[in-house]
Amino acid sequence: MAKKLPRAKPTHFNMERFFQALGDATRLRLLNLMGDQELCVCYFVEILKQAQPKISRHLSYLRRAGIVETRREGKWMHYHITPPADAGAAQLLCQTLAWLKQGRAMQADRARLGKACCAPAKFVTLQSAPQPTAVTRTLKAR
Amino acid sequence: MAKKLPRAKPTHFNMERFFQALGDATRLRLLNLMGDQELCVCYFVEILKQAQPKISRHLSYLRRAGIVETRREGKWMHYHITPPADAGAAQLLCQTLAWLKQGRAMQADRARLGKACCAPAKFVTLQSAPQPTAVTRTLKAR
DNA sequence: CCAACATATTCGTCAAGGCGTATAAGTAAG
DNA sequence: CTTACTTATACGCCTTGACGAATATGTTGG
Repeated sequence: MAKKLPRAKPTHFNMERFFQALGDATRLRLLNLMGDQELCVCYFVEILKQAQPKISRHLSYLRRAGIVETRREGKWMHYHITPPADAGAAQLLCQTLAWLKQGRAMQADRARLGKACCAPAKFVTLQSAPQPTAVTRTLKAR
Repeated sequence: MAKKLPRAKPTHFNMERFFQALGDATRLRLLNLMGDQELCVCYFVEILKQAQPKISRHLSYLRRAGIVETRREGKWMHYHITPPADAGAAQLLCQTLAWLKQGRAMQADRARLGKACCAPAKFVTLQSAPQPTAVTRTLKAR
């Protein structure tokens, strides 16, 4: 009576895939924005000022690599970082996120996200978007 | 009267390039074999059982990414890991190497390298190859 | 069901990379 | 200089992935 598996998981973690997922500036910006909270796609589109299909594709890539997970809430899809199956990768990801925080461009992204969260009504694309919420099970908690 | 620069270095570290360099199984195996010692190309060829041009190309890629450096000794070219210009990247690389050590396949590679070093004469391709030597300035030393 | 909205996927195009093969470049020895 | 040896690069072929544009999917409300 096995429950329906939520997602087909590979038998063992794929290092190549993991690093390849981190080898793109847009994806690193997405991860930096997520940090320890949950964001819906429209926020990424607004903050990064990039086309929605492009954002969705990169998020999809991150999900295939086992770095992020999704939660649906009505029309909105929330993305949050999840610890990879492999412990070493999880630690590496955690450290990478800390590294990203130090970057100027990354800090600017986060600052703009802060603004958007405080006054989403000011952004046309965020009129009715749900506010980001902290993720209960953060990366560091593991 | 500037001295001839040994290598054109980018003004600031390239994160994308760094992760992309780690996003390939062959390159991870090469890094794992290097560890804290210096190896010449013929060892990589012998241990990984792969074509020499392929090995050289991957080593070249790692060098472009600022992860390894070379030292020439007569006909032989020695490769060793070098701490990336960016401190965060250096730390990440160090942790990645530690992670690699845990892998079964990686341990097997290192075991074969150990054998080859003890009796290089037994390997046709290593007849006169110089023995690997420990790198004075290791990654962890920084 | 239909319309509006948020997100995902598809398609065509293009550049980057990986590989095998062949060949070039650098070095030591005769 | 010529040869042998070690390593690097060039070439052609193929796959992957990034992009913009268009379109499909999924959800809510009327």
